[in-house]
Amino acid sequence: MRKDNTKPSPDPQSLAERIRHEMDSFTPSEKRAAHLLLSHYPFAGLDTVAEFASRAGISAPSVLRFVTRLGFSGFPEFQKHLREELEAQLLSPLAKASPADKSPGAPALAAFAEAVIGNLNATVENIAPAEFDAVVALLADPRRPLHFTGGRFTGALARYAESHFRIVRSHVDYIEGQPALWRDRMIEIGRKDVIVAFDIRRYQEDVIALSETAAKQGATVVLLTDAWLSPIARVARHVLPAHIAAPSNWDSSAGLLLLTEAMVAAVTKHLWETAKPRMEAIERLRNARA
Amino acid sequence: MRKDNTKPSPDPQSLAERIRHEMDSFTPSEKRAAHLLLSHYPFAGLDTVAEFASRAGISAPSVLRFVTRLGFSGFPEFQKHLREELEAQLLSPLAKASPADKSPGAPALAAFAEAVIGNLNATVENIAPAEFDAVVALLADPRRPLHFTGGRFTGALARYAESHFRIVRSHVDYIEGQPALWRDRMIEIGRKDVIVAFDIRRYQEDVIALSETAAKQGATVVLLTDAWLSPIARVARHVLPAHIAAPSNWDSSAGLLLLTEAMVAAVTKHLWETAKPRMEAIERLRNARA
DNA sequence: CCAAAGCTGTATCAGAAATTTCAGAATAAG
DNA sequence: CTTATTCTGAAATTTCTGATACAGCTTTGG
Repeated sequence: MRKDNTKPSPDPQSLAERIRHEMDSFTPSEKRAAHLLLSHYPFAGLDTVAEFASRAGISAPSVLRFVTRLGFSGFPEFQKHLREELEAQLLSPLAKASPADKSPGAPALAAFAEAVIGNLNATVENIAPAEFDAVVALLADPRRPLHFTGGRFTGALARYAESHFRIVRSHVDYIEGQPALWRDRMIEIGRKDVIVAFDIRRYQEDVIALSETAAKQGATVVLLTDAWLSPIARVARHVLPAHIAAPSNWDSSAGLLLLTEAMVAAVTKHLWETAKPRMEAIERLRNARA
Repeated sequence: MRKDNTKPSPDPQSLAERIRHEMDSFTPSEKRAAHLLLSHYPFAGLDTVAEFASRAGISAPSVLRFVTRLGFSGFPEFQKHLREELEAQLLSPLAKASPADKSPGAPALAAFAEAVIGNLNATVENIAPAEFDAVVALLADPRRPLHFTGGRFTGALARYAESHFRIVRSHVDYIEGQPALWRDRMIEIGRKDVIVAFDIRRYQEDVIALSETAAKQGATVVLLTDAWLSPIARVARHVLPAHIAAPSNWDSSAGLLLLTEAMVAAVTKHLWETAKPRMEAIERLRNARA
């Protein structure tokens, strides 16, 4: 009772679902292949044909017939599909759905905190001390103007950094990510300037463009990013990666904030001789205004 | 608390982290390979050598040299490692709750992180679960417009919150702290509106004024503040205090960020039915632009 | 500015992997 | 019980991938 594979099947759904759906129409050995694949989906399919066949307890040709039956032209194409499906699911925040699981309220907060703390530990452990020190020394050099920038979400962190550094030293500003807003300012950027860019995954084109342009002008680029590294890393002189995984559809920026605050603290200490009178003066100005 | 800094850490960590550590010692083409791999980790490594080389803009032999340099006997072994790592990571998303044993060389950063982590724990312990839940329910009510605001430094956090909530639901905005900028908008604020104010010590006059005015108009005020409580607490319906002490001249906002992110996560989950299509639509718009 | 060392790509090869062939085994029908 | 049909796996075949040798190029050090 072989069915002709009339279904062109535009196939927005997962391959796994389709296999489950068509399970009835499979031959015995095809079923063994299907069960193996579904039981370790999709990793079982990423091995070689021989390995897959052996683990399923069938022969290689049966595996080939199986993937052909699913509509693929060959095993490599089948594997490619699995990889792409996996990548899409892993990268898209939408796919991290995780519907109904956790109990509400405080446990959620506590679980979230636990994950964030894990991130902070991992972040600290993976920062090269020399790299951190070098960045601090760079940011503490009063002759080098500092420019902070960031993306959709990380822009807020860049602002946070800027608002602190602004108190401690001079020549500090924030650059909006949109190219129209910074294009003409680039003429001012040169060897002595330092760009501090915040960029995490879903890396943002305009921030990348800004950093690359600045680097081309000779500026020193410092990058705060996630553990997978923004493309900006290619042009960055210093890279500080943070762990950002969280039990949520969103990533956590706590690691980036930690690094930012630690930098602020270290630079403040470093520049204390000049920072102290400066901070006092700012204080006086604020009070005078009120 | 035993620390063992003698070992260069055989291989408990992710390959990605090791690559990042050794990045400096790579040759130019090895760096291109490394960057490609890290930017699409680990999927870029699951293709064939030729594909990988082409995407990295280098030759196949360079890729081979790269994986050899990482300590693998060949490309297949390298791929096998990636698959196993991926599978392990996918099966236990939060398996990385590693206990803290601090890195040897960065005492400043490590000490800072320790203090921040202490703050986070203290923050979580001192939040009344019911209060957190109530805030989440409030922020997840689509009929209630949300307005975020904050002070000199906390303004960045308010922006961070706003940029996330804006994705998840509608009627979300950010209000600048300066009275001149919000005075006339207050006419619009009424019983149904929710003000989420960020304010920590050196409590800022204009944020206080804004919150009091809004409260007088009948708006519901949610306050994120430090453990000593901003004066806004007097008019706030809900107060979420965070610990902010840090070994620095500055306070740490990590606790506030934690609360913010936890709120975003909880509200996203709460509104998932409507948030999902909304996020997908936003995604489409963003892609369309490019 | 020159020489040595190191890096990188082209061309090539060996080997492994996927695929096809075909004969035998299992199954179902008559 | 026989026969037709389908299914399956061993072995042969083909394709393609990963690996290597070598020569040109770039960078580094004197």
